Amino acid sequence: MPGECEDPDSEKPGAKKRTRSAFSHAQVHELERRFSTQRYLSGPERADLAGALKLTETQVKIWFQNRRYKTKRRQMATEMVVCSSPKKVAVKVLVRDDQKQYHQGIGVHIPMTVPLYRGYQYYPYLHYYYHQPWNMDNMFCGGML
Amino acid sequence: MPGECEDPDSEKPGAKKRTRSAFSHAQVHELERRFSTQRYLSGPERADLAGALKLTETQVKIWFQNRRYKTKRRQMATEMVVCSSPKKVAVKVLVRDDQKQYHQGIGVHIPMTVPLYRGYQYYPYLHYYYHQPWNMDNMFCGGML
DNA sequence: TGAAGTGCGTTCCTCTTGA
DNA sequence: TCAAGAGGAACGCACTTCA
Repeated sequence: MPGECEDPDSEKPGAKKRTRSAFSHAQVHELERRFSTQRYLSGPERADLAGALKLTETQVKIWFQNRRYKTKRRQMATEMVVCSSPKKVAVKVLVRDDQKQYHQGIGVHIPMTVPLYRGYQYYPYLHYYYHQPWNMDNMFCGGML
Repeated sequence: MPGECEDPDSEKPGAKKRTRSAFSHAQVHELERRFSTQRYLSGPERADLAGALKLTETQVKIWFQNRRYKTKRRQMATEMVVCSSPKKVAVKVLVRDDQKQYHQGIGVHIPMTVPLYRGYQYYPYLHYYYHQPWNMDNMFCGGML
């Protein structure tokens, strides 16, 4: 599927000018599909997706970052509208309705749309560290012999 | 239980000299107990623990950081010994045995002792973000009215 | 001895830019 | 329009320091 979508410049040492590099329809489609399920990717997940889409991990990371921000901004806008119209309505009710709406609209465990209503919005996500343990380059304990 | 363990200097503006501030036995005990269960704390967990022990969140964070490092260093030492004695034994076997040994010694799901044998050692942990959504200080949608 | 300091790497969020 | 740049915060690991 993502066969003919090549972007020549993607962090290779040969690239200089920093072109815009719009992603192909197929790439964006897959990214969107994934985003609808997960708002954050772990290291390995990101690597897999990047490999599958022929994008660099950084590109995937940034795409998700921008996507999150876009969603948030868009939501902020609607919030503004919602909040400005029914003045004087109890805030608590508003919040409840909204949250329910979103929750059933998206998924179950993932708080797709963060509350945004004050109160901490925490995004639990998995992090993966790729640190080499020490400068084990010579210490090893495996690999040779 | 952690009643009489007070440390006067813990990031309060009054503290100047930066004293050593050794933690009380009770505090260390609780920290150890927690560490035996979790190697990483999320934001809220850290806050709770810090509050319970009358330590700052930074102190708890650093304690866990140092504790992880200590464990790792200690393990490195034993690894060295283990690896140096049965020379010529297949590496794969060594690794397997070692991991099993540690796993049953500590817990189940948490890879208490990281492989350390090349190959990524990844620490999945929960992160929590406390960012205020925008400068919502005035935008709100709740709290007043 | 061990809490804290230092330095570097990486992700995240937020806002801006320019192709 | 949107990928990428840039600034700043927060953590993690790897050492080191010194009370």
